[in-house]
Amino acid sequence: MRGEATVLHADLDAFYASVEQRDAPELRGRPVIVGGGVVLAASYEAKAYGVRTAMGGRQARDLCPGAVVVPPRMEAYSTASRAVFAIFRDTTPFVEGLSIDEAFLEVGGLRRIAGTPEQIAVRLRERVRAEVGLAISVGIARTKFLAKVASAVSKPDGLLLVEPEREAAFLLPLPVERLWGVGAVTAEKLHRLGIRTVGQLAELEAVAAEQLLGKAVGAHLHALARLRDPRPVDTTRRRASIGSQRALGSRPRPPGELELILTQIVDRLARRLRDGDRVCRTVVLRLRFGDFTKATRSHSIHPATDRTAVLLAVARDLLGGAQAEIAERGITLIGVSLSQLARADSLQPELPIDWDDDARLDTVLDAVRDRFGAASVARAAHLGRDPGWSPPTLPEHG
DNA sequence: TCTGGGGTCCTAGGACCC
DNA sequence: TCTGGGGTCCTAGGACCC
Repeated sequence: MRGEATVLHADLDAFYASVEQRDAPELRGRPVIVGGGVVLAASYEAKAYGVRTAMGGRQARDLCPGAVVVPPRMEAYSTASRAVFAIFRDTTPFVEGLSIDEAFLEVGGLRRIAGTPEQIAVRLRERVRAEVGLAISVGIARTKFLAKVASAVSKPDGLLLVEPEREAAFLLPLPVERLWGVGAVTAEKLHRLGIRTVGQLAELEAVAAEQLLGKAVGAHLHALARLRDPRPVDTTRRRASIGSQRALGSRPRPPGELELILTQIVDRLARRLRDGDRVCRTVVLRLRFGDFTKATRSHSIHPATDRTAVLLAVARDLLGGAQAEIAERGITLIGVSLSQLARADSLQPELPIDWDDDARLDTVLDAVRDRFGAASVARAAHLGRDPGWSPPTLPEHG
């Protein structure tokens, strides 16, 4: 017994473009592109002309001159997403969100109350159509991976159940690019060995796949190709990082302007952090230079924080360290990620600091040195005397 | 063809501690 | 005193996904 097909993968079709067509009847049946400089989403009518997500706007308009190009309305997409996720959670308590427009649902054990997985999926699709006005495709299978492939194959507006005994016949003939985790680089490595289908990858020994693709990736993809995917639907997953970035075009930017953009980005992220009752341990500065090569600079802080001023000071430090390289090579993108997130209530008890009291300050700095080393003292002292900067709090010592 | 913005996971070397 | 192994954290880079 290999288990039953009780995992649903539900995935909204051409999500952003479908929301635009829902809200503007004159767009229905017409090719719609969401985004300007780059395609964020394309309706099926536009996809028929070869328009794809992440394609440059110019190329997309050349392929499909009749397309209506609309700017993104993130607020509308978020609202639609929340409504669809509410239906997911009304369907089963076991929901694992993957992104704004897709999720896994475990529906095993609901048979007596709600019917077979297929009946549940049919009702789910009807509800999303009726209550939110969007088409959603659903794949049903024994594992998450197979359910995801099934929903992709079923699109648009489809429903596909892969019975356990049909798994091999369904998966093995598909091109390796269908494997979740195979992108351009991995596909090319496999093609060089003449491996073009999932079945051909499955015929390889596991060690051969690991040698070719690296231990973790090789083992994982090889297992998927052999129909093994032990990952359960995980309802406890929480975001591990949040980030924001801005493309800058190619014209030169004075350092002051970069600092301003950095401040806006960090301010926005810190607010999101606090709204979600989270704190962060690591600040990552992302840069893309004039030649479009990328770099990251990161720094970890202790204790975790949600204070804008602290996060901004760290981000500015990182930017300062990269200033020479930026001046030399030019910069086309700046971004910040906050990672190593934790729940805010995991913060240790706090000790307020009076930065105007030098004796008190020195005591605190001694504590900082004991705990975190001299480099942290330098940073803390510098921050504490920076006008316009509000003090952080430190954990109680001992 | 000149390339957005939001994420996840893995690798690898070095520091540091036990 | 010397040597080694194991574990964890930090930093940087890269592949991949939607």
